[in-house]
Formats: sequence, C-alpha cells, structure tokens
Amino acid sequence: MNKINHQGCPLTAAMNVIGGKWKPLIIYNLNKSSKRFGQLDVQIPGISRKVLTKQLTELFEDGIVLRTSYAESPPRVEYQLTKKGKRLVPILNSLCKWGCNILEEEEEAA
Amino acid sequence: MNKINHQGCPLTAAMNVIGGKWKPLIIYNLNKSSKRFGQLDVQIPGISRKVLTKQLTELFEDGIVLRTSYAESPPRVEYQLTKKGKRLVPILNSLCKWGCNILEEEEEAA
DNA sequence: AGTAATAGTTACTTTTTGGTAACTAGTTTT
DNA sequence: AAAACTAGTTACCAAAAAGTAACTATTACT
Repeated sequence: MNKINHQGCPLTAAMNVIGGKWKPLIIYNLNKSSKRFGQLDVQIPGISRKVLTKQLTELFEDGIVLRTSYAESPPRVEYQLTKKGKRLVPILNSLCKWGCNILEEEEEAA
Repeated sequence: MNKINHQGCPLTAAMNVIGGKWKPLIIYNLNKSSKRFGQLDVQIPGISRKVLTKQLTELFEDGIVLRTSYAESPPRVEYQLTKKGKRLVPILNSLCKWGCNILEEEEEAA
C-alpha cells in the first residue's frame, strides 16, 4: 500500500489496500481455507503468476495475508488471511451482493 | 465500467464501478446532499478537473450518479446519488471504519 | 471594452498497472 | 540421465489511469 498518498483519509487508505485488480478475489478465495500459491493460480482464472506474486506480496506487506513457506522440495507456500484480512470479508460480501444487482441490471438491458 | 472484463464475477463488477482513485470519495461527498461540479472540485483536494469530469461521467454511466444541468450562465450542473449509489454508502462506511484501523496501526508503527 | 465566473475540453506527458514468455533452483519420478 | 514439479523471478512490452496547463463558450458585472 502507498502510505504516502492516502492523505490521512481512511477510505482512500482502504481502497489502496484492496484496489488491485485481483485482490478482492484473492481475499475471497482465502476466506474458507488457506491455499497454496498454485491453488490460487488455478482458482483465479486469468491471473498471471507474476501478478499473483505481486498482489500476494502487497497483501502480505499490508498485513492482510500470512505467508508460510515450508522447507520442502518441490516448494510449498501457504497463504492465509490474518485477522485484519478476515475483518474485510463481510465488507467484500456486501460489495459482492451489491455487484449482483449490477449484473442483473446488465442482463435485463441485454 | 468495463462490462466485458468482470467475467460474470459480481465482486469484480463492483470493483470496476468504485475502483477509480477518487470515486469512493466522490460518492461519499454526494452522500449528504447534491453538489455542483465546482463544489466537488473544492471539497476533494488534490483531484484535477479533468479526472473529476471523467470519474463523474463514468459514475453517471454506471447509474451511480445523476447529473442535472441547468440552462443558465455561468453554467450550473448538479450531481446527486441515485438509489443504486445510495445503497453503496453503508458499504463504503464499513470500508472507511476498517480503514481507520489501518491508519491507527500506521501511527503506532511511526 | 475588458474581466470574471462556471463547467468543462484538449493535447500532451508521466506513472502505474498488468500481461507474456522464458528462465531458475532443488528435489523426485521415470 | 532426463523430465517434471513448485514457486517463483526477470526482462520486456502494452494499456490504462492520472496529471498539467492551456483553452473554450456564454453571460454578467464594471
């Protein structure tokens, strides 16, 4: 997150954390259980490994996600939500419901 | 909003609508009352007129904001939230509260 | 006649974000 | 010995978003 640019505005600060193209989806995917890098890659169709890495790193730096790396080979890395991340889930849920209305309207228009 | 790229995912669709750098702030500002273009420009420090115009246009196209133009001179244009936009406000409120926690943590860290 | 006010627009540039494809390192399987 | 598996990284490119500064049209005020 950009700690300089939110200018003390909590709404902007929040948007800086969840505003990446795939971040809400990543958080949503980690809601039910922790996941490995490869699982996220598969379960979020369309995301590239590079961007997945980057957004996971940012979510980690922002304290939304925990990263556990096991000293195995082939490597195993698990991601899970922190408490801070879990507090975000109900909000994303509301947003999701609101988004459903949009999609319905779109269908009606089509 | 990009109606092509949400792939039917309501969360992505919602983020496409509110994801602009200043959009949550614009919506928040229109919550209490309708505002003129110039008022928004003043009350959202840092935004440029060009970007304000663009994001208002997009919010209008997405049905979040209503635009009323009065045939006067100098021109007067008022913006207000639609029902759809108003349903967004409590969600942004939750996000804002969550954002407050972030800011507190930042202060502790500083 | 000149200036100010409003709600923009336009051209141009910079920054940010995302995407592609090839590559890496350590270990296991064939 | 070669190939596969995982979780990345790297270099390069394209697109999107945002920023700056100058400009416009209409009317009122001085």
